[in-house]
Amino acid sequence: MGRQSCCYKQKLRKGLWSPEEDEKLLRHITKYGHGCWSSIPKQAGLQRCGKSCRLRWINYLRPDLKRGTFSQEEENLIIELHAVLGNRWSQIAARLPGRTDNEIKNLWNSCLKKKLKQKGIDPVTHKPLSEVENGEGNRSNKPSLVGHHPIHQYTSPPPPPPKLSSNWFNPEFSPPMTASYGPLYYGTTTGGSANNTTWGLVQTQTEEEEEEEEEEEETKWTELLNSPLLMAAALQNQTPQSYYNIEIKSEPCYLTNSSSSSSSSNDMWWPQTQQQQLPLRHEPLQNPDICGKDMQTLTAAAFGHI
DNA sequence: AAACCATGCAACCGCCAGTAG
DNA sequence: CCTACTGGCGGTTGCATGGTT
Repeated sequence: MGRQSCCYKQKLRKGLWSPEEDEKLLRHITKYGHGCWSSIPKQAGLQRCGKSCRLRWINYLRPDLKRGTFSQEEENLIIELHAVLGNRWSQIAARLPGRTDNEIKNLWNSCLKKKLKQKGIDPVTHKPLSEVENGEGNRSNKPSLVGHHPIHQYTSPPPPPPKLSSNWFNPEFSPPMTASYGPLYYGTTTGGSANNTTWGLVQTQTEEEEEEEEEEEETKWTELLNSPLLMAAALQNQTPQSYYNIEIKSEPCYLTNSSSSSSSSNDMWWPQTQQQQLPLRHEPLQNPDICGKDMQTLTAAAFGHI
């Protein structure tokens, strides 16, 4: 017998949230912060479980959510990050200000996976499908270097292969298959640092060298991945844009200084961990859809003038 | 106009790790 | 050390919507 859900025990409401519930939750968190999620429903007068409240807040009510469609730049970044982090949606989301893990996960499952497959790239390994299909046995004892593996296995952020460098999703573009660029194991040239890492093919190394480098690179990667600023800098030099040659839509207000006046009021209630993880915050609700507009009004009322 | 299908998205489920008692 | 509780995460489901037949 499986466990009953937390909602089952207490005959709690499930399913879509009504505007009234949203408002209750929003007002409560605005006023008191979220503190202990499990006690929020009671305090806010909601027939929901704490988990449900938390999810609703994180995925929908948070005033700093970006909403709207993903830009090409964001999509490429997600692909890049997925190649490094695998299905660690929350970690990926932490590097896309204003986007939730759920949103990114949905995008990946419904859209990006398909796009990659159309381009002949395996969405799991980020390698050409032909290589994945044919080459299973070739690297027998080595697990895939991409996705679902500890970060320390990666010596650098994953670039698209050189031959894929233009217009990743350009309908006219079709990637060359394996032969032209060989194995797509992401790596560095020796002596590379986070900032001057050269995307290239992995070099053959001895185990000792690998271990040493792993340690070194792990530190770099940890730093890089934990710092959106560093990541941004690294990406600016090395990233999808430069590789994919993608037209970047300008988003002038996308990143703001956390000390900006508009965000200062939010800092009062924003969970500290989130503040630390996302120093680069965007203005809330840049591109709200219609549904988002309602919430924008609500959140603006709730947060704009505390 | 109705039925069917595909897609996107919101929310739930179940597991896990951390922690307080 | 054990147990219960909580928050967080990734996988999955189910509904709403829009497009097609």
